[in-house]
Order: sequence, then structure tokens, then C-alpha cells
Amino acid sequence: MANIRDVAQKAGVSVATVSRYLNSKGYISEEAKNVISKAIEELQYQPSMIARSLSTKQSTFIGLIVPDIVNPFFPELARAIEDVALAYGYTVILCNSDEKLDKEMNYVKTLQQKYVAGFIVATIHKDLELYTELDIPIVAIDRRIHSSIPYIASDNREGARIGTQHLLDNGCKNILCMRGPSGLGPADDRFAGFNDVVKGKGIETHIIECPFQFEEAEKMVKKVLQEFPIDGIFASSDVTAAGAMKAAYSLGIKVPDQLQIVGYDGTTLASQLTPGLTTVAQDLYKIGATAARMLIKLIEGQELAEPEVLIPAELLIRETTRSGT
Amino acid sequence: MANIRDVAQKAGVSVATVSRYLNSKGYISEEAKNVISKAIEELQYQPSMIARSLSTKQSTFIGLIVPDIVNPFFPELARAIEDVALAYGYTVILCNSDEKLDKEMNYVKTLQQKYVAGFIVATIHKDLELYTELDIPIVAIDRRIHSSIPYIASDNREGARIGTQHLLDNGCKNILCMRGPSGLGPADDRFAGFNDVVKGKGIETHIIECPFQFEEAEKMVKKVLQEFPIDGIFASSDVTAAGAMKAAYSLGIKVPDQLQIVGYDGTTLASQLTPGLTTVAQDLYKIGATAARMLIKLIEGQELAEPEVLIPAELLIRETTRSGT
DNA sequence: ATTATATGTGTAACCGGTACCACATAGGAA
DNA sequence: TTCCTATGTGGTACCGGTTACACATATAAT
Repeated sequence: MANIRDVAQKAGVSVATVSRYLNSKGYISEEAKNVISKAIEELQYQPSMIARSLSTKQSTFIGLIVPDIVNPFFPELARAIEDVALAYGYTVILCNSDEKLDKEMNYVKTLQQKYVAGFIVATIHKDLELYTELDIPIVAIDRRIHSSIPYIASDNREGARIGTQHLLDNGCKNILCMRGPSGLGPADDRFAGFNDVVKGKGIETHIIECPFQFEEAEKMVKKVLQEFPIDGIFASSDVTAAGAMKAAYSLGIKVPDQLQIVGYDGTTLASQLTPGLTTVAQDLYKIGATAARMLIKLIEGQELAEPEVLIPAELLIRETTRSGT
Repeated sequence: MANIRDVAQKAGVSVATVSRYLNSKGYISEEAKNVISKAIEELQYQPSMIARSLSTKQSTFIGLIVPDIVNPFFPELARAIEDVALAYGYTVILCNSDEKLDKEMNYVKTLQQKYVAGFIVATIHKDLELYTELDIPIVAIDRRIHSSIPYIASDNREGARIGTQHLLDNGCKNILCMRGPSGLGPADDRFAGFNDVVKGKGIETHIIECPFQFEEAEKMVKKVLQEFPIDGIFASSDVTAAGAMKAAYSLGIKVPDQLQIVGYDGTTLASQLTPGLTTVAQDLYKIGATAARMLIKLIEGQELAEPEVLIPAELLIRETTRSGT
């Protein structure tokens, strides 16, 4: 492949001039521009980003660290990030951490060696020096890392309020809340939102703490349904809501006639279940896109208007709640 | 950050020796090893992959080009690829092509500029010079690109045979085959497998061509179910099978009592539906891991034992077919 | 004693860009 | 005329590694 010196020679100018042309920096005559662009064309020259990175100590790589891309929450996020990254000329490196600290640390180190320009991170590890002491821009998605690190997520508390209110509006009096793992920011926020709405309304509530896992959720819900006359379930993810639907089905409980269910996340899973799952949708694409835009701003040295942005959630009414039928 | 010259100076040796130490190449005395490793420790030295890449014209980046990571088929694949890449010291760059030729070309060019070591590609564009003339290793997953390019996929034809046979074994006499887009390799293979089994058995068959899309599938199936007394459906993806389940539900047709359904892919979706979807599972993780291992072999200059590997598919019997209940 | 071979180390060119600095020229201001 | 500034270009050190080559020295083989 041709290099900048080949281009310079062919065009009859110096490498400095070619470099200026490539970066639109400094003065160049129209004549030089023409002759250089022709040379580039003829040689099919493509500048080496590696050489550029070595020289400028900058790169156009963005490291994306997520727990597991297989979790249906993350692909859409990744997609959004990739889309805006591409638009700005960046490429995305995918890293699965399994929430393990050593994998995260390993990735951060490795990618620093490769001069990544910045990180977008979803992690449960808070206040880590690994992140706070990083000299590269970083933004946190879904889960807050530290007050000094910009954070983008859905407005989980408000979303949970909307979902819970929907259950109340549909006449539920005996509600099961399947909260997510306590200590996990979004799960706590959603649980708080649920409580905000339910408090002091004379509603009977049952709380169980479910991991974001289908089989586990199904089992736990089955037990509760056998014991109590539950007429509404607020699940803190679509996956666990799907587990609840299966539990109801296996007990012969009709959804939504006898039991109404609201999920959370707005993943495609919710739309593909039968009956369609009413769910509080996070605008995952928007979260991802916003995160990417914020990171790129930071990379390019701009100030952030808002160090923390919450994307509103939206209720998608389908067939597991009555007003949807 | 310290560089190799700092290390050399601190250790009292030359950069060449340090480089040899880092790459375990050539002769180095134990004494030199000790003094260098101490210097590296003290300076917290981390070699720059960028500089190394510039010099060697190699990198440890792998470009992964998929149509859309949001398609539930790809995250597991990506995950597997990422896992083995990590184990071998590579990192994965995620690219979504939307099956668009210009996006693919753009990515290939961009990543070449960044010296990626190789590509793993799922594309519908066949026989493209873009890929066949590439001077970087490349492997194709799921869809064949060209006979000269190694290919890893599930054994779609055999998988379809297994799934279809299961329907016959359960007594289906009037089967709807929801085949995927014609011209798409895996879809054609699955359709062929279906025909292999059904041919000459006196079974009534109906064929519709469905995109891999939920709503579309639901609509098309609904129409067919209203017209014909279908008792079995072979869908060529889990997503379209989910659509079929919804169509049956909306018509009051009981699954599996009146209608049995077999999906394809073995995505988590299939396990989370109610009732659980019987499906022909591709071992996506194995496909991805195999692809990554093959690519890395190529990158490292080894020969491939098999230029084409088919991973066997497996029937997961759940509740949409009768032997599963 | 001579030659071959294994072991061990250093010098410096090179990868392909960037950017600082020097230098040239032209036109306008003092 | 002299000085200043805007415009335009070139030479080259530098980024941080790799590696070919030269050059040792020690030991074994002839």
C-alpha cells in the first residue's frame, strides 16, 4: 500500500504539504490541492491510522464494556453506540466483562495499550480507582460508577411509577413486585418507584427479589401465586416477566383476566411473547446514542452540558394488562 | 507512560534486548531477564500496541461484520468470538452492516487502515472482490461468501430434517413450512432439508416465504391457518415461530393440541415463550468459537485442516410439540 | 591451533504518519 | 526603503516499537 511519501513524490510536493492537505491544516494552494488529490486517487492512497495514532497519541477506537452482550438489554445499546461512533469516524471494541472485576481491569489496561480514545462502561463496580483515575474520557451507562463520571440511563424510578400506576388504574389490589437484585442501581430505583406509587393506597403488596433470569423467576413466582391471590405483577425486567407468564400458564391462571403483568425494558422479547407483554420501555437506542455522543464530545475536548442524563421511559400497553385488549 | 527506551536505560541494556525479552525471541541471559523485568515493574511499563503494529504491520484486532447485533442470532455468536479472541490476546471490533454493501465496503476499508489482523463476516453479498481479493485472513459465518473463503455454519439441511421429522413422528399430516428468504444460503438449506423429509410421504404441505420478522410472520400465518387445516408448522427461525404462535393464539387454536410448532435457531427467545418452543438449536457459541479459532489460525500463518465446517444442530423438545408434554 | 556453533548484546534503519521550525515570496503599511 | 504580515512550502525530528546486521565471547569439534 502506498504511503504518504509516495503521494508526495508523485505529486511533486513534500510530505508536510500532503499531511496538511489530509488534515486541512495550514495553508495550501489550490494547485497543490489538485495535484495531491490526483496523486492520492491514482495511488489509491489510504492513510494509516496506526501511524497517525502513534504520532498523535490519539485513536478512533472506543471501548465498550458490558457485562454480557447476550443479555438482550445490551445489543440495542451496542447498536446505537456503533451507529453514532461510525458517523463520527470511530469504531467500537466490544468487551464482555461478566461483571468480573479482573476482566474489566484487564480490558481497560489492554485497550489503553492500544490507545483507545475513550470508554463506555456498564459495570456494577463502583468508585473504582480503575475508572476514576483513568486519564481517558469515560461515560457510564445504566449503572452509576462515580459522581465524577458522566452517567446516562433510563429514568428508572419514574418508569417504575408509570408501570405500577398502570396496574392500579386497571384495578389491581394485590400486587407482586419482582424486584431486581438489591444493591444494583437500576433495580433499586425501580423498586423505589414501585413503592412511591403503592404507598398508602391500601394495596396489598408482596415483594420478591429475583435475579434477571427466566427459570429462577418462573419458580419463585409459581410459589407466590400458589400461596396468595395475586392479581397484578410488576416485574423489573421483561425476562422475569416472561418467567411470570409461564408460571401463570402452568397454574392455569389466565392473563390478563385473572392476573395482569407489567414488564420492564421494552426488549423485542416483550413484543414477541403471547400474549404481548405490557412493558415499561427504556429507549435503549437513545441511551446508547446519547452515551456515544457524550463520550465523543469529551474525547474531542468539549465540555458536557449535563454530566448526568436520564432518558424518560414509556409504557407500551399490550395484552398482559386489560386496557390493552 | 514509560517507553521501551526508558526501560532499556533503567535496566542498563539496549532496546533490542528489551524487545527480545518482551517477545521471547532470540537469546537473552537470565541476568538480563531479571534486570529488565525489574525495570518494567518499577516503571509500570506497558508496551504500545500501536507502535508495535506500525512496525510489524500486524495487529491484534479482529473485525466482526454482522448484519445487525440486535438480531438475537448474533449476540451469542459475538460473545463466543470475543471469548476466544480474548484468550488469544485479540480484541473484537463490532461492525453492523445492515446487509448494505456500501457499509460493508466502508468498514473493510476503514479497518484495513487500522491494520486489523482479520475479519469474521456474515454477509449476503457473495463472490465479492472486496472479500476474495482481500490480503487479510477472513472467515465467513452462517452464510457462504466464496469457495475460497473458509466457512463455518450450522448444518442447516440436517437440522431441518431433524425438525421436520419430529413433526412427522408426532403425527402431523398437513404441514406449513415457513421458509426464509429464498436466495439466502441457510434459508435455502433448511427448506431443502424440509423437502428431503416430507417428499413422497403423502403429507400435505404448504409453503410460505417469510422474512425473519415477527409481525410479518404472524400476519402471513394467520391467513394460512384460516384457510387450511394445518396441524404442524416448521418455521425456519424462532422469531417467525413466535409469530406463528401468536397467530394461533389469536385464532383460538390450541398449541400443541391442535397445532404443533417447531422453530429454528435455539435462541433464548424460544425458551422464554409460553408454551416453551420446540426448536432446532444451532450451537451458536460453538459456531462463533470455531470461527474465531480458525481465523486466529489463519492470522498466525497456520494451515486450516478443514476449510469448511458444519456444526451439528440439535432438537430441543419443549411444549409446542406433543412428545414434549 | 583453527574452525564452527551457540549464546548474548548493541546500533541504527525503518514502519507512516505529524508538526515544529525555517524559509521563501508578495503586498501593504510606515 | 524597510518592516510586517499573510500565504505557501519543505526539511526533519519524533512517536515507540521491531529487527537485520555487526560484533562479541565461550565452548566444542577437527
